[in-house]
Amino acid sequence: MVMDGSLPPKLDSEVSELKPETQTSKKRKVVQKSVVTVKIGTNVGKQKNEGPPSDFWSWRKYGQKPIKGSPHPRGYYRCSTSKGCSAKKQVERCSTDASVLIITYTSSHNHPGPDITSLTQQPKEPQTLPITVDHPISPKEEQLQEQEEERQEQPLMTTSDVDASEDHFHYLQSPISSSQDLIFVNQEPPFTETLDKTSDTHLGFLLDREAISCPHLMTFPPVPRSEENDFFDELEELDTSSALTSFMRSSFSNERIPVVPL
DNA sequence: CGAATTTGACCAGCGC
DNA sequence: GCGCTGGTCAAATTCG
Repeated sequence: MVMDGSLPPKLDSEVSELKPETQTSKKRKVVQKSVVTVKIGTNVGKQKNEGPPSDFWSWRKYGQKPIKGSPHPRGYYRCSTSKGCSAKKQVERCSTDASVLIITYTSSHNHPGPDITSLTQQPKEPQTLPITVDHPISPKEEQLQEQEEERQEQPLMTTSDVDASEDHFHYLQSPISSSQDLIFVNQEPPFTETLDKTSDTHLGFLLDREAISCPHLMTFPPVPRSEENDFFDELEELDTSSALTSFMRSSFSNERIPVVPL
């Protein structure tokens, strides 16, 4: 394959850089990760749940493994949009709720996304998606968060849940089957306690996000569509102009977007 | 025919 | 030091 050439031994190279304050390890240690929980609705048939088409990037599956404690296997995807891109993502289903997809983004894209970026022209390029996380996530902390979430098994708790965290983003895996299926997305915060103080700074858009986290509002307010979702699924890659734009707006810039509070 | 997906094996970190 | 689990690679298979 070609991967060997791009990524030498492992992700050590990146890790070493991203590694904030770590100390020993190279693998399985500190890597920029962003966990996004996607609640899928009725159509939890078995098509796009595994997630490849969750965003506008092209992902190529390179592995799958059964995970302990989870009845569902975890899929490993690598960004195929660009050859040298080291962006990766893991897609797994919540052990307790099959309708909940847990997508973990690792590393960031080292290339601009598809032309859709120009469509949105967001000041803040979302090319790094959640990975934009500036603060290094402590592996332990993160793990805890992850486990906690699964334990609570209430990923649907949007407003309240959201309120509890500070750094989680909300990503609309828009094209994911049907937007109507998409209930909500939650980002794993590096810390949950410190938020009490640090969140003070983000309090601003934090509130905004609260609104965004509302499942109802998440249904792409800017674009009044219901049946559109149907074929939107098919056009997710073709006719991304309008749909994607709206999606991008609500998902990426959502941090500040005044999500029509109805 | 080419690209993408699937599946099993191998490697390395982490916990006990 | 050993065993377990997660993550990646690579060959084979399937689909477009």
